Amino acid sequence: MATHGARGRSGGRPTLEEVAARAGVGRGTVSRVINGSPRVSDATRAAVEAAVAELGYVPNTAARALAANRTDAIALVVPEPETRFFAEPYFSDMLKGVGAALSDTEMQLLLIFAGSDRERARLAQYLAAHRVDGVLLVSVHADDPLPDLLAQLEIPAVISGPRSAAETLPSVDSDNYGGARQAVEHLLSRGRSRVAHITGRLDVYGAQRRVDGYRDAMSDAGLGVDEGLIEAGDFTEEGGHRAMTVLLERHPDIDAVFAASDVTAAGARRALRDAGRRIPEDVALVGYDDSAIARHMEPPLTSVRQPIEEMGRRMTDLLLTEVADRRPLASRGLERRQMVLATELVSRSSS
Amino acid sequence: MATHGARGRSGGRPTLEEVAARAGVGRGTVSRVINGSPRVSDATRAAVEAAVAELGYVPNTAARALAANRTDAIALVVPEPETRFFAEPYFSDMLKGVGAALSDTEMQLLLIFAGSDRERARLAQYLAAHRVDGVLLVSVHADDPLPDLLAQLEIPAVISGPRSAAETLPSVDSDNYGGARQAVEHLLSRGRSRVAHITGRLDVYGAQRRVDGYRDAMSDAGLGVDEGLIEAGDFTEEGGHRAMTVLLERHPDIDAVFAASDVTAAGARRALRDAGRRIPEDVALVGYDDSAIARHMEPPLTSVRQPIEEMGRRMTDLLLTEVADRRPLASRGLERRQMVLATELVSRSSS
DNA sequence: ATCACTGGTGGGAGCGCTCCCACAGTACCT
DNA sequence: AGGTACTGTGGGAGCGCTCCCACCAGTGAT
Repeated sequence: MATHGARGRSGGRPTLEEVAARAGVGRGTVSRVINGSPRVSDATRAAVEAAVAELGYVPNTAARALAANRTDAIALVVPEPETRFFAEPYFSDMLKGVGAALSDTEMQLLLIFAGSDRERARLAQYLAAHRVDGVLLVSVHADDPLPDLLAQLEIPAVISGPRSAAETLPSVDSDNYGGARQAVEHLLSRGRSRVAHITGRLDVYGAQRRVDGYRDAMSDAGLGVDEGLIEAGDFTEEGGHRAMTVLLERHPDIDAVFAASDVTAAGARRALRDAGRRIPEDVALVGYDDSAIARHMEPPLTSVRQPIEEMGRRMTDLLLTEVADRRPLASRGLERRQMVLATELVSRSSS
Repeated sequence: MATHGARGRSGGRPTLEEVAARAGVGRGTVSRVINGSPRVSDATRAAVEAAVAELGYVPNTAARALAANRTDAIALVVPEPETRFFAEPYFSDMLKGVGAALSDTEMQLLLIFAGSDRERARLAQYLAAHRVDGVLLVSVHADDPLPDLLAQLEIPAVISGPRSAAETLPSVDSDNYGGARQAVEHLLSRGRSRVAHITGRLDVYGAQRRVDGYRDAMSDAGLGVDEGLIEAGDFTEEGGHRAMTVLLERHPDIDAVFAASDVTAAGARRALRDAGRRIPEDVALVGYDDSAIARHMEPPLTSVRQPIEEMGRRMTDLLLTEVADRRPLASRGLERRQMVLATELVSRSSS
């Protein structure tokens, strides 16, 4: 029963057929047992399991993938260069959540970076080859073609952070609107009233929602919305510094700032210091993300925490469901396939 | 020509057979073309390539893996929890190098964490299923059973940092011995003579080699080796602090310290400050790794830089070679399958 | 007794490739 | 002319699974 030719088999991993022979059953039965089908008698199942153990049988993934037309793998696609991925705790937390959701599954996780054009081309090729059953998409910009590609290939996908209010993909997001409100209301409750907002990149939907939250919190408090108190940032420290400088020039009497990210807040802090303003005595500062930066800032920064790990877990659960019922997502009603998780304000001495 | 049953084919990815029909050639010929075999006439090749393009053909990886008994994937196995992986720039640099080496290859990289027992069990299963053609092993401890498992499964592997002088696996390492010598010689050239050393975890071979380098540099300089100037650390900040405290007690006249890692140096720095010693006036300090910590320390830390990205690239090249000639590694002479890369001293104001 | 059913089971066919053998054609010797 | 040695090509067999159809008891209703 030699294999044909001199193919590089190293000594012989047992096959399902050999397990069947050993257990004295048919191939189909072994397949049923290893796939956990209920339509197998207890005695047979025990016999098969014994044979599996004796032979040290491990199913051949390639054969299974070929026959069943699935890969038992999903990809976490990060449309950023590795560098940013590692720099931000966001991704590490996300990964932890994804790992947790996958841990009692057969599913394998692939981590794919698509920061450069070259990497994106590889990714497209990879997806076209259907080497994954589903895709987890994080931090996707509004004009990214990736979701469309996925839809066209009919590969299930879940996105973290909808691209717009009209997002068609299933998504898991934190409550950017609510988080922003929490931040502003916190500042108001501390007796501040001239509260400025430095936004994130406004082509990111979540950044828009934070602006909305800021606006509504201000007007609900009867303070009205002074557009001059809003200045666009871009999630970077440099942007934060620049925006804060502009704001101080325009409104020297600002007594509080809500920044759309901790990094932005760090930039704002520098500008405030440059201008001789004390934190929090003269100006209170609140950031967003509750990252390591927030904890290590001088003074420690009040910040809005997003449940990132939880988001990773939820996204994964959602994706696994989609993969399991294997229908292209868009074709279904979006019922409750879009979830929003609550944020939490972590109060420190900057406010 | 319908597929049998109602298997979830979504509309029909073209198969190699269809490409063959379209190009008016046989299956074998198409296979030769897409695998870059030279034994195809130019005219035929052109015809096949045209058909591939028209049909948008992408080879089915599962079928290929099954027939050819390979997976076109290698794994980077990190025997640490995700947290440490992300905390240390080491891994991110390594990943960059690996990615670069893989970038003009069909090979896919999998990132696998094996920090917990549970994850290790999954990994073992994964490897047993032969889902990768080769494995890149980083930061493996001396008693790790993983390399043996790999050998037993006959899966090619390359290790970063040999486990001992008798390492049997192909490896790529930086010159720990030479790096340590550089550090110590640098301190001596600055006029220091009471140079202490805080070691790393001594069950890590590289840490041992650094001690060797320290010893030889001291004795070659005619200073002899005072064992009292050597104190064991464990690569952590806490360990560095503790060791430094001990050293200061034992030898209050120390005028320089070579720490086995930047993190260790950070701990040592704290202990020195606690004891009222100024850096570098009273005590000069040199670390190892040239991490972000070194650049941001107060004062900036002189450190030994390892070419991590380069190591990643070399490891990958080595592994690809091993995979390509597909013979189990141990069975071959280890010729020059173990390489050592030079380090570089980055001088800053701490020394 | 006959006729449904039901839970269990065996095994053929097929997934889309790669490998290799066979063979046609051409070229260059004897 | 016949041999030998290529290059280029077609297609059978097989990789190890899953799927599904056929079938074989039993069981209970008729």
